[in-house]
Amino acid sequence: MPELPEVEVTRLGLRDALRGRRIEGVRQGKPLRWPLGCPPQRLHGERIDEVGRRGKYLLLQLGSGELIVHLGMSGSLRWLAATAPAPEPTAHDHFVLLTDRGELRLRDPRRFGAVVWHAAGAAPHPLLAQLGPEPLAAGFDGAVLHRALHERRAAVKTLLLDQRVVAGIGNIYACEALHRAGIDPRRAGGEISAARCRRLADALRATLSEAVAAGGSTLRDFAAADGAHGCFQHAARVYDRAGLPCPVCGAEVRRITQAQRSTYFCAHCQRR
DNA sequence: AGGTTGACCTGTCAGC
DNA sequence: TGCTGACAGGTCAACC
Repeated sequence: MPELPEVEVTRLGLRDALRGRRIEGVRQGKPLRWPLGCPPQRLHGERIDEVGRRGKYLLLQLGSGELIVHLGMSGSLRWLAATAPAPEPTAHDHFVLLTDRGELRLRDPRRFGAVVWHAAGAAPHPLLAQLGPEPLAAGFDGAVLHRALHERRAAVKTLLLDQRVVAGIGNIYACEALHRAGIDPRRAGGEISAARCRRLADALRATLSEAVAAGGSTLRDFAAADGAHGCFQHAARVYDRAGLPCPVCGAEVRRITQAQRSTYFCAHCQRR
């Protein structure tokens, strides 16, 4: 599920609640994608200084390191303030951080998500070391994208999903940005001109920031830290709309498979 | 080296 | 009411 906008919405919803909290305990359910990487007691007494994000990873900055959180396909984080009695954890709450003023729960039915400890001062964590540029940060533009796609023969849609090319893009926003830029998702990355890379970079930024403003996309079960659902899925122009009219030209939206993922596009608007 | 495929795990929905 | 198969927002290791 969660791509950059959903993780950013989660970050914005958690930051005020988590900053300054003292970790008092950890509860782990079934194993997640990767092990925590340290004894749970290692986290006791650590203070949460800041809540950051890199690509699709949420970063809890602690005094002596950071917790790298990934929501996988089905994960969401929920903050439960100690002011109200906490409901019983559900069968899918596989990681809980207990703090002095409440608890943070990771709910993740498919368990493709993870919480990973990374000590300060160590080499960059392998999960983060290879990530490409942040599309919403200053400095990301058509030229950066053009260099990343240069001479690549794989389809541009597939390359956008490669986190080394651009960090944080997933299936929804890759489809949406390509539609907005008028680019055929099947075209080889290396065939996209500099001018079209500029359009694509602009389309990525616009799509992602609009999605953040809308609270992200809730297709099945995404919820922000307060339990609210996003509404960007209603703004999607092609994603999950196979057979429906393209909102721009009225042609039927098509669904194809690329690298074993569904791609939605309008063959009329996206011809180059 | 770059590109493609299978595997991981669970839930949901369509079709019979 | 089952049962089965397809599919789902992601990523990695193992292949050509």
